[in-house]
This record gives sequence, C-alpha cells and structure tokens, in this order.
Amino acid sequence: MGSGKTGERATIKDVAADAGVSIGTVSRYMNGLNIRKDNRAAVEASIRKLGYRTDQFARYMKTGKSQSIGLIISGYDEFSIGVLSTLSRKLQEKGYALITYHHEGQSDLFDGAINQLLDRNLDALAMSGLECRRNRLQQLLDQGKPVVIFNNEVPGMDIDRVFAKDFEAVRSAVGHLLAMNHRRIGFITGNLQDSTGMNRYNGYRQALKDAGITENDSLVVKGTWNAKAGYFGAKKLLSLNKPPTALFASNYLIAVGMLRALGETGHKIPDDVSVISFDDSPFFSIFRPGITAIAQSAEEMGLNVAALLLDRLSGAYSGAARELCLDCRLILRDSVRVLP
Amino acid sequence: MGSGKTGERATIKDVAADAGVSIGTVSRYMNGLNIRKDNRAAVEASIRKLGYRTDQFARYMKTGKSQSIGLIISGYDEFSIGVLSTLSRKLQEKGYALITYHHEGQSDLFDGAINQLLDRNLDALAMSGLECRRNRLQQLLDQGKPVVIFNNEVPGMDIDRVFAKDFEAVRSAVGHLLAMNHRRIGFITGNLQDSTGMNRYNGYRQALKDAGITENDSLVVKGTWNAKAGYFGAKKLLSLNKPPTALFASNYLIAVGMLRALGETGHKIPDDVSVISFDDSPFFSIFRPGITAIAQSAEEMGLNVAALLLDRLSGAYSGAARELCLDCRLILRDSVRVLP
DNA sequence: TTGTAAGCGTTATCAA
DNA sequence: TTGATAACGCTTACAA
Repeated sequence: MGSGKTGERATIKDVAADAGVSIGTVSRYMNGLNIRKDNRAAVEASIRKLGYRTDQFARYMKTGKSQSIGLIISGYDEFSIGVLSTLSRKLQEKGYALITYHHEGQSDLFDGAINQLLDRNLDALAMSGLECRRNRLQQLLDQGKPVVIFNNEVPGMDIDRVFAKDFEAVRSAVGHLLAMNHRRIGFITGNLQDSTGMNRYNGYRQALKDAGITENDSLVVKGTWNAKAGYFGAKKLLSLNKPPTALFASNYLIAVGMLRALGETGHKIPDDVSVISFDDSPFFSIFRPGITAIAQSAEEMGLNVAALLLDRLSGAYSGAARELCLDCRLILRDSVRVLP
Repeated sequence: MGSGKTGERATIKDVAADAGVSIGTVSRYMNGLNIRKDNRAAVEASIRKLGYRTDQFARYMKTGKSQSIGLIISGYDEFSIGVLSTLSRKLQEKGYALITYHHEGQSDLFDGAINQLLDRNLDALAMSGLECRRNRLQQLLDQGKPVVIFNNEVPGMDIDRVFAKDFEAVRSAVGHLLAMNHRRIGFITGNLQDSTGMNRYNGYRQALKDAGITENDSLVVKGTWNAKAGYFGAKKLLSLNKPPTALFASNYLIAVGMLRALGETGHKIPDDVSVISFDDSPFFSIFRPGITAIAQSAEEMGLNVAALLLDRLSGAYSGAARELCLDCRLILRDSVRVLP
C-alpha cells in the first residue's frame, strides 16, 4: 500500500518532503485553505502516493477538539439500542466517533465510564440519566462540554434533555383499560429510582385517580426492567385472591416475562386477563393475540439527542437548557377485553 | 470542582508545580514507577486537589497506543448487538474504548468507517466480514494492527476469525426435518454474498443430498437478512402449486417476517406447515407454538473475539492466524410436525 | 501564498 | 531517584 517505510504511517512531514513544500502548506491544504495551484497538485499527489491521513489525536493537541462523543446507556436493551443506532448513524455522518459505555445502574461502572470518557477528551456526552452521579456530570459541564440526557431525568442540572411523555402515555393507556370497564388493574413497575419508572407508575396512579378509584397496593409489583420481574410479578398478581382483570407491563422486557408467565399458567389473553405493555415491538404484532402497546420511537429520541448535541457543538445554539418531550402512541391490538 | 482556572483541565505541569517536583516525577508516578515516599505523598495530594487525569491523546503521541478498539458491524440486529454488548463489557473492563461503526452492507459506509477508525489511531479492529473491502483491511494489517473478523468470512486474509458452525447447524436442523418425514422443505436464504448466508444455504443443500433428495429450485427463495424477505418469501413459497410442508428461515428477522405471513394467511404451525429458524430468541419460546430454532451464542462469540484481540494486544500471542468455530444448538420446540 | 518555529501534554533519554 | 529536555504530529501565529 502506498510507499514509505512499511508498517509506518505517513506524517505531514513525509508529505511535505515528498511534495517539496513546507508542512505549513500541507496543513493548510488539509484544512481547506488556499494554496498555490501547482503546490496543490503536488501535495495532492503526495498524499495519494503516501496514503496520508491526518492524525486526529495530534490535531487534537492543538485544537482541543477530539471529534468524539461519549454515550452512556444503562444497558443493551431494545430501546437503548434504538437510540444508540440512530445516534451512531447521525454522528458517523458528521465525522464524530461514538464511544459507548453502559452502567447497568451501578455507580462504579458509571464512574469508570465517565473517567474513561474524560481521559479520551470527548467533545460531548449523551446519556440516559442516572440520578446519583450528578457531580460527575458537573465536572464535564465545568469543562464546557455539552451534555444531553435522555430517557431518564437527572434533576437539577442545567443541561439539555429529551424525554418521552411517560406519564401521559401510561395515564391514557390505563384510562383505556378503565374505559373498557377494568377496575382491578395490575401494574408491574420498572426501577422506581429511574424517572421513567416513577413517571410511568405515576401515570397509572393518576389514571386511577381520574376515575375516582383508590389505589390498591396489592395490585402493584415494584420490579426492575427485566423479564424476570415481569415473570414473577405476573405470577404473583395472578395468584391473588381477587386477581386483576388486566395487567400493565412498564417496559418490553417486563412484558416478555409476563407473557411467558401467562403462557405457563394457561391464562388466555384477553379472555382471562387483558394486557398492555409500554414499548412496542414487532413481536407484539405477530403474537396471537396482538398485544396492545405504547409505542415510543427510539429513533426519534436518538435524532433529537443528536440534534441538540450537534447544535451546541457547532455553536449554532448556546442558550439556556432545552427540554424536549416526545409523544407516545397507544397501539390498539387484541389483548384488551371489554368487560361488561 | 478541584481548583485551578475554571473550565481548564489540569495538566501534568500543574501537578508538578503544585507538588514541587518535576514533570518527570509525576509521569513516573502515573506510570507506576518508584518515586521517593515524600514525593509520592505530595504528588498524590496535588493530583487529588487538581483532579488531574492524564490525557490519553497526549500520551498516545509518545506511545503510539490509543487504547481504543474499532468495531464494525453490519447493522444493529439482535445478533450484532449481542456481540457488541459483550465486547463492550469486556473491553470497558480492560480500559479500552470501543468505537462502533456499521456498514449496512454498503462499501462506502464501510470505507468511511475504516477511514475514521484510521484517523482515530485504533489499536485493533473487530468486524463482521464484508468481502469486498479486503484491501482496506490489508491497510490496517500493514500498520501492524490486530484484526479479528467474526460471523462473516473475508477469504484469503491472514487474520484471526471467529465463526459459528453455520453449515453443520443447518445441515443437522434440516436433517431433523427430513427425519420427521418432510420432503418439500422451503428455504429462505439470507444474503448469499455473506459467507453465513452461503454456508447456511449449503447446509440445507447438503442435508438434502445426505438424504438423496434432489434440490428443487422453486423451494428456495434467495433473500436478504430482513423481515420483509421472510414475509414475501413465505408468501411466495406457500402459494406454490405444491407448497412445502416445512419452512426454514435463515435468521431471526426472516423468521419474524415468515411468522407474520403465516399469521396473515391463516396457516397453522405446525399442522399446516412446520417452521425452523436460525437464531434463537426469547420470543420463540413465548410464541405459541414454540418455534424450533438453532441457537448460536452472541455472547460466546463476543467473548472469543475479545479474547483473540486482547491476546494479540498484550503480546501474549503473536503467531499464525487462529480460527474458532463455535457450536450451535438445535432447540426443539413445537413448530415441527411429524409427517406420516 | 509561503516557510519557520512555538507549543499542545505527554513519555523517555540522559546526566546528575 | 531526580530534573531537564527532546521528541511525537499536528496547527497557527508571525515574518517574509
């Protein structure tokens, strides 16, 4: 490939020497500044010949821009992946590298991620909030790095945010159940430390309140965001003396566990029990019966996170923190029965 | 946070000045070398006070090690995500940053990814093979960077690889269908440009051959790795004059599309048609009937890719290219009917 | 428009 | 064990 010493990468010096110009000229060419026509030709030829690419890290030493963006997600669940994937697409387009970490809700993992990100001079950070690590975020802000949080809130920080309307979506979905005459509605929460978990739960409570129903603690299982929680939560609710007529799963994984439990116990949906899930999935439209679900768009969230980030990075916006709240859609399928 | 000029990051110089030692001493401390006890105490105090962390990019300038690893996947499908997620976990542990790109099978995207990776001085690359871009890989090898390919082959390159036993797995799964007396077995391929696609297809052909059955072209739909291909492929096969009694999907997404089609056309599984899918999913065990599937472990693949990479990076291994072939498991559920 | 040279934050060599 | 200093590959005044 090219020439030069094998296994060594050509530097700006090599190009300058080969083209018979100074390194300043090569640098100016690389940065799109004007250079004399004949020099331009010579430089271009040498670059091609040597396969030269400017070293971004060396460049960073002067400019302070690393052209890389950190992403910290809780884990590799379907929704986070959706955000990761659109973010990656968008940023790859703009020449930014995406460096991904996950924290699994553990603050030591989160700290490790922030540390590594700091060491790598990231230009900006996108993260799904984790309340307890507020001070580490402040550190980034002090260094003037844009930070955008999404999905989960970190209260009291002056930064851009993108959320889904969790509260409203659940409120209206549970309202739908109520309108179908369900009165005993089982609810399996996500992690209530997470604002999404709490907001969805509050949406449930508000819907009951709207309908003048007093909340029954035994119908609420405080869980986590995984299938196990859905599985055991559903079993617990179904074994109640007066079991619920409908079950609400706070996210996709919980719903998966819930459906597994219902399959095992032989409960028919929707005849024996109705089901609604937060998060939609192709699975829910193939499953028989189709599962009524709240769809939030991970892509839309990723796009908005990218836009906020890019806006700050380019200097196009530098005002006060902005907050975006994305709508969700209730997708009606066949998992909810109309009660008399 | 700390002190120093606000918004500025402390450098090794600041620490040296604050601690009253030379930068050499601080550097030695940071790299775990011996320094005098009292100096050590002073340096540690200053580091804490200033919140100093060494700048990895500046460090790279001298060492040539960026402590970052590139990953190029085709897209964000379930399997790739599984690999991404374990790889990320493993590398985060070792202090490496994972920089992720995707190519969607398009060589310009792939080139862009390689370019960005080159610019970012990655130490090593893991990628799901893409045949046509062999020369770009060679470039990395020339620079002495370890490269590991997984899932898809790039023939004729002297690099480490990790594959699943696609051929063997499909051969025995189709063998299972044959043993259940199926003779007309519809097969929807993935992308035949990909070695996984071709190997799975060849596994099917081999199984037929094993049983002395001549392949019937009309029973094979040459598709791509997505749900649409599964959907239309299944519809096409089912509308044949003599439709197949069993359907094989070359990956998860194809199976999803296939199941959607069967749902719409009202074909009952397994009474009207039997089904096997490559790739397992929680979905398949919840779906009724349970779908018989070939499970390959994305985690195992990620772990092995990480191990090969880390081995080379640490210098623990520097011999000839190694090739790993991981076993798959056929998980029997209820989607295959025994024919008379 | 160009070349020269200082400097970014490190590591590594060399004398002390 | 230490401090001083020359790199690493680039950008960016500054002077020509």
